Amino acid sequence: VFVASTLINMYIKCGSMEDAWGVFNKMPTRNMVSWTAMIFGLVKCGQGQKALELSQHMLEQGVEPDTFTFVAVLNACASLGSLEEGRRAHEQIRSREWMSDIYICNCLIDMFNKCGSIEDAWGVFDKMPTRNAVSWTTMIMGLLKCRQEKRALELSQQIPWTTLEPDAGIFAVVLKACTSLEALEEGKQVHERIIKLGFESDLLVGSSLVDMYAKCGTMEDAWRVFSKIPKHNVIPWTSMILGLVKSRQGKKALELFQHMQEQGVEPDAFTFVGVLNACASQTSLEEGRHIHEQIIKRGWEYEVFISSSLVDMYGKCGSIEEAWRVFSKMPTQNVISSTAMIMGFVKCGQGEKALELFRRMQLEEMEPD
RNA sequence: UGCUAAGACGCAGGAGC
Repeated sequence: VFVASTLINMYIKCGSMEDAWGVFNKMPTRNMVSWTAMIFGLVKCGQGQKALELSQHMLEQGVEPDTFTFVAVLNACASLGSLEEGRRAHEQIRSREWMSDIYICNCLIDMFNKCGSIEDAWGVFDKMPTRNAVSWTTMIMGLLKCRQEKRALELSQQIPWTTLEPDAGIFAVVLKACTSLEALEEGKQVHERIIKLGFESDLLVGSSLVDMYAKCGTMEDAWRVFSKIPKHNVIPWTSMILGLVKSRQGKKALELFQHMQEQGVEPDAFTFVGVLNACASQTSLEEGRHIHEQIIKRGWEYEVFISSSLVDMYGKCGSIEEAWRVFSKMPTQNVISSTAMIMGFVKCGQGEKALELFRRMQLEEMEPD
């Protein structure tokens, strides 16, 4: 049983659910670990419903679940966004008196967040006898996701730093809370703590700091942290590029993009959106076309965010024909791309076409905002 | 009483006005 359970786990980690099933089905006896491993596997490959069914099946077979099993079940509920299933699992957990388990509580908070019930999440968080870094991170993240930024920042300020073992994740989310309100002062205090605890050059924490400073418009601070991150990936580069655009330094943003590529860092879709913003802000049509070519080369022309940015860029650079060429070929147009297109028409004095597109938008039941 | 097999939670960058 131990060997088979390990095999199941290995197949799941390698992404082969079929092989895992093969082993599971051939097992003469299965224990809680083998069932739990399978439930996790189903959740990981997006089969939340099947995962719940399997856990039901497990109970029917008289196999007693443990806390690991319920972590898997809660993950399944979260992936389905099913508050009803989640509450049912919560009930079972209470009746088994597992509410003192920190993993269980953390998963409950995360599940309730993902099922859209921040108050259920709060109910769990508030009653926890002890909380760790994950508990705080998960709760603050939940508040941020449902746009309660102020509450998130207030909660961040209640973190018991002296008794908590911090990790990169908690710093990342606290900085995100500061960023969401452009609370630079609070952010700088967190930064001091980060330096004191030696997390500044951590990729995750450093990137969060760069992004915070970039969004708050203090590019000197962003630079300072950026240069201290030893192994940059594309994320902090993108934050820097967007920060420069936001601070009206589009030219520098384009230079930085150039520099990034010279360093052998591959841009991704996020980066291109930033770079297109830079071109738009500079109205540099030539540069924009050049970027467009690079996007085509990668086959990303019709990713929603990219197409909208292309439409916006061409519109702002006054090349309405090229804007239209991209817009008309978009697989799915939305309010944002349509608005960008309308603005383009307006900018070049084609008000009639703008109105025509507006009418067509409504015919296609696109809700204007 | 202790040790001994297998499965566990959260976290960084993006489009129009």
